[in-house]
Amino acid sequence: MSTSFQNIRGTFDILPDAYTEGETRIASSAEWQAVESVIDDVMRRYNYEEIRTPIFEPTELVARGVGQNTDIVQKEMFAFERSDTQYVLRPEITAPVMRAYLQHHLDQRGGVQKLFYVGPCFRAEKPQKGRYRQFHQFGVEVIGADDARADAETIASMMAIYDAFGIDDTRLRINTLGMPAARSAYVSDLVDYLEPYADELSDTSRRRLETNPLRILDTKLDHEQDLLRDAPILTDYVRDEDRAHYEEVKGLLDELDVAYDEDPHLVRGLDYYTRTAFELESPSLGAQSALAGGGRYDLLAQEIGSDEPVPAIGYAAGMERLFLALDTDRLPEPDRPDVFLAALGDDAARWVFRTTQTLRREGLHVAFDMKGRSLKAQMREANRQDATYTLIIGGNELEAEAATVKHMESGEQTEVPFAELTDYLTDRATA
RNA sequence: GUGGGCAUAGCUCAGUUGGUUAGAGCGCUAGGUUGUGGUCCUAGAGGUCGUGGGUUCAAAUCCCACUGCUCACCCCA
Repeated sequence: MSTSFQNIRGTFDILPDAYTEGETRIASSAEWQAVESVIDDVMRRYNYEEIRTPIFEPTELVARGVGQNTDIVQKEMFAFERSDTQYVLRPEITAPVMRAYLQHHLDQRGGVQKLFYVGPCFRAEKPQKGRYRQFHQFGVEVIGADDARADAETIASMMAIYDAFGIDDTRLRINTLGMPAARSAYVSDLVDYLEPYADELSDTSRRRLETNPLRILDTKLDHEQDLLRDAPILTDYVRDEDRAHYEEVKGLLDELDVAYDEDPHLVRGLDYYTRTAFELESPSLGAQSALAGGGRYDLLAQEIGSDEPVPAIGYAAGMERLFLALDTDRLPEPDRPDVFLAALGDDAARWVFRTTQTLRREGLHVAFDMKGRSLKAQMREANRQDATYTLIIGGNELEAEAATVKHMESGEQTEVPFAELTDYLTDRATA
């Protein structure tokens, strides 16, 4: 069996069993479910409610939300046109959530809206380890609060997810980016500072001097880090009130026992971020070391058409990167059949087929063979599926109206009258 | 977009200086048990050796091109 088709570059299939793709293990569908259910549980404890938005949006929303001059908008959008309207597969979920918040007047529900999401995003980057063209993000958006407690709780909830998976070799970095005015004043001073050293900068850093000076702060080259030691510091340009807010956030994180490193060089890639910014990284991920990142985006609502400011903070995290950092042995075992029904002969096969339905209506996980195979093959199948019990039904059992019930692990067999079968199995299966 | 690496069975991989019918382990199917799985034994199915071209009496093996995958740069989750 084969086909000339294959999944599109940078995407992957999630199969019943895990498999490897390059250096990456693609988790099984059961593992994805298990991970999502842990995420759900943490979100519930932190009192977030789920929101689901479409996977495509008007290009304009993304361009305005994420920022016209970001890499995402300039070269990574999966865009298409239909009936003179421009669409994109969403590259992130914050702008869509804010769009939904404004569109449906969620502020009218009262209080602060604490939302979370899990779903696919699309970016036309060249794939590599931990980076896909269709990838999955989960995240939260807290909309309608500028209180520092919103910042601290958001960060704490993010850490709680990784705690729940026992991922502790991480580093949380935080910073404040201030408002755009502070940032642009800072950027121009930073460029002024660095330009005399242009000759000492790497090619990419010299290019960034034009395109994205803030990113130079992120450099991994030691001699560039040395250069930056005496560079102006963003925090010095930030308004007093923003700095005070930042101080408050740090104090609250301390109160919640959330450990962090202050990093005045931390910047974020999307335009909508203001004030608090943070990023969680893990050394176990390879080149794509960011597990999650987020921050405040108090200007986004107005950017996409709100007539009044809406303070908000959130983060986005990569599911694929979570899996890279994860020890899958810690995930719960997948569900297996309570009972496998094996049949000998046509009459028995008919009885088995009918009985699957009765047992399933009682809530049992029931498997059987539909290829008319030998009893031996059916037993093998029951074993492979790791069924707890196997029923053996042949002429003898039909005549006696009692099933042979085999407990697979112990190998013990007993006769159970058809009339008592449901009780017998439900008692033991749910135990 | 720019570089490096890789491409042989469903999976993981052998395959000698180019040489006859391309192999192993695992997995799959079946038999060893006229009605019994896991261990064991036996057998079987499954490959146009990524594609196209070239060199040669002869190519999985050498050369070229292409495609795909992968890792890294860039960027980000």
